[in-house]
Amino acid sequence: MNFTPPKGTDDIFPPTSRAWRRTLIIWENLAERYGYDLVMGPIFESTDVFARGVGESTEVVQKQMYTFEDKGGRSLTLRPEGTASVVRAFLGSGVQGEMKLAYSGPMFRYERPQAGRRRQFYQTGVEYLATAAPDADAEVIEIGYRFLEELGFPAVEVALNSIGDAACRPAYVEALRIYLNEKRELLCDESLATLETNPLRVLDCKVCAPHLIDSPKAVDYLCGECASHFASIRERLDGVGVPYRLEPRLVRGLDYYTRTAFEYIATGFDAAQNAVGGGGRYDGLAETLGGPAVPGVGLAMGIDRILLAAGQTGADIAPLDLFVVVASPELRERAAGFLSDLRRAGVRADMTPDQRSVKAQFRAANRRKATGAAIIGDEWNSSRVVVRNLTTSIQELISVEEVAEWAKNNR
RNA sequence: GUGGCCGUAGCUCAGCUUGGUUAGAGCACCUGGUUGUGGUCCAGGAUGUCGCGGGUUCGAAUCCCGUCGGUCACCCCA
Repeated sequence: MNFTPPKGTDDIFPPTSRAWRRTLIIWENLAERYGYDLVMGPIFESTDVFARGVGESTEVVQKQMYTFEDKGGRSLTLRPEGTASVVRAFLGSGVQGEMKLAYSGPMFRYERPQAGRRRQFYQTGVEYLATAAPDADAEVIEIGYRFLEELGFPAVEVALNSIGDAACRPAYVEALRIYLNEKRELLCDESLATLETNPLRVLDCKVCAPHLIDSPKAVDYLCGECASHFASIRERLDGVGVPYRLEPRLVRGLDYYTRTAFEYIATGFDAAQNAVGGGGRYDGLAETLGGPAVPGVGLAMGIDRILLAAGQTGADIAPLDLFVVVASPELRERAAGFLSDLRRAGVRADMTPDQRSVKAQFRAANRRKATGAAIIGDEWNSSRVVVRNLTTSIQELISVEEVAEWAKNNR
């Protein structure tokens, strides 16, 4: 084999793909129950959508975009995140009033791969658009938490912060700049550089963090409106029973965030990339994209990281309830009809594509991780079938009509 | 973009330090033991450009240089 997947991309193959399928089904179901309609858009956009939406100064735009020119000379970019495109689509739709949208799909960033960081990675997310109400923030934070909960995710922390808005953030940034300047000799070279361009992000630096524990907190500089918005979110989260931890140093790397910022941290996961989801409010994004002032709040969950952190291989998820074993060639046609009946009755069933020895068919059943087998043999003439529980090896003779029910109970 | 580690059978790896007969193991796969019973057990079977290129040497999986790929971390984020 000469071809391997491009650097930083993965073939998601059985049995691992079983956990993916299960995870995405849980996601779709959850989003629907919370009232989020599906939105699907292009996987590439005009480069400007991201350059302006995400922010020219961000790492993502400066170094990580897959940008190319098409045959018409247009500059296009594989989407590095979902929010900017969804907001672009919303603005283009002409919809008035609030809207709740859910999306799901691959994103692309050109980076050096490592555990939990790929060049193509998969995000599911929601955007609650055209509302500035704090309940929307709380609901979005809740849905991410419930998602992890329904997946049986082992240990997760919700980190929450408010970074203010255009009215109050400048005063905070100024206070932070003064503080950081006083600590200049403690900062690493890179932080000294980012101090000039974006002081907020110095707080992200792992090297400098120990020296910055007494840094000014954004929450102490919030204006009245931002402060009450933040308080309402916390109240609502308490009300619905979503635990969170206030994290004054939480700053996100995309420029469009205002007020609310949050992340889901997988605790006890020993890889460096343990943020399995994140999001925030972006009240200025729509205007940045040339539209009217449309507030919004959203989140993105990193499916690759969630499955990595959960340690799921999918090996324990049985893909088949019943394997149909055909004892002799004459019965094959009857068996095929029987198989079709079972499948239409909701049983996950299969058989080998051609006639083989019974032994080989059982081996196939075992390889396919079927939990049960049904033997189509002489008993068929009296409308009976031998069913075998492949876990316990107990088998019994039951009537044809009972097989579908038996198979479902045998899962 | 910077740095550490690793490339040997389909998979996981041993062998490399101290170069030398046919390069090994486990798992997986195939056949049989069981002419209607898998998974377990027993017997047998197939499997390799030792990542690639060059160098040193009588001789290289083993030493040296280069290169490509993977992986982890920094950075940033999902």
